[in-house]
Amino acid sequence: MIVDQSQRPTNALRIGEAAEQAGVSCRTLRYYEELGLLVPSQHSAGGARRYDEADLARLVRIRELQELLGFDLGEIGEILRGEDQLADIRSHYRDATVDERRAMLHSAVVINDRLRDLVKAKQDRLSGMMRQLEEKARRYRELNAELGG
Amino acid sequence: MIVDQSQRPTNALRIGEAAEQAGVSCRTLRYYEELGLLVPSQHSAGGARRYDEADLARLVRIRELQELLGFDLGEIGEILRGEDQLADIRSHYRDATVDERRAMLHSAVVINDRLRDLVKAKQDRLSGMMRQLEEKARRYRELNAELGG
DNA sequence: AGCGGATCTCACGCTGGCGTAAACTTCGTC
DNA sequence: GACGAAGTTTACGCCAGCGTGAGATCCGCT
Repeated sequence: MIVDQSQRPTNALRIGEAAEQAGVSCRTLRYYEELGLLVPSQHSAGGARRYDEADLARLVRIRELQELLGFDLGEIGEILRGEDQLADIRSHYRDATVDERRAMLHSAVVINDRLRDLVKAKQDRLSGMMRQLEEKARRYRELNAELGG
Repeated sequence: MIVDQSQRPTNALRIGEAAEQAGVSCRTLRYYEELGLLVPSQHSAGGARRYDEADLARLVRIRELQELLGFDLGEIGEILRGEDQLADIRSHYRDATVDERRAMLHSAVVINDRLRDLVKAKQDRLSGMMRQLEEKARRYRELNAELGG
């Protein structure tokens, strides 16, 4: 009796499934891989891409940075690489010197701060926009009242 | 003694000045005009574009729709045209039938609702993103404490 | 009226972010 | 083991959103 060790859907998705989940095309996923943004962590025996949960989360992250914050794919690459390095630190924690850890942690913090500032700026601008839209909605209701009366 | 009646900067900006204010290029302004998005309301005697405050506000609006909400210039055109029609109603108020007014007001309200939903959706996604970033910042502080200790 | 800098109108160029066709292989089900 | 659906690589196509001259014209200041 052999333990299940093989190619069952190990909960890893095929490219088409992953694409559908994230609302993008297969071409887009292959393109992201070409750019080094999202390399699937698994492959089938025949070489087909398999995306696990972490891959999917990364994909969602990419889309957020792209759609919500308006970064281009090059900038997104830089951000992700910075974060990946920090993840490396944690895994090779004992191999890195204290200075290395400090340096990478610092750069991660810098990126984090930048992103938070950007998000906050967007939030503020969106709030302003929302106020304007509500103001307009109010005037529309007035106009409507005029027409009604 | 003649009253100032002529081409003094009437507070209207030249294309380069308007472009700088909005943080775009002259080419961009000319392109927007080509698409019918932003036609300067004045021109110099020689035919040079002059942008007044309303033009500038419209430009800012265009950029917000583009950068904050991610519309392409075609969609932005539709939105602005809808709003322009409503402005027309108000000025030719007596020329429009009640039904026409109702119809245009309704379509303006529809657009307004759509935009508000979109803004709200973006706000929610940004809030979620902000939470994640703050969570990360917290972990970074922990890591830093470990390194410090 | 003349001069430097800003604008004007073509019109072609370019990059990012994929779409898409072609020809071939792999998957998994019967 | 065969067959249709899905996946793979390669490579060219495409559109939005401007960038960038080129060459003529205009602005406004002396």
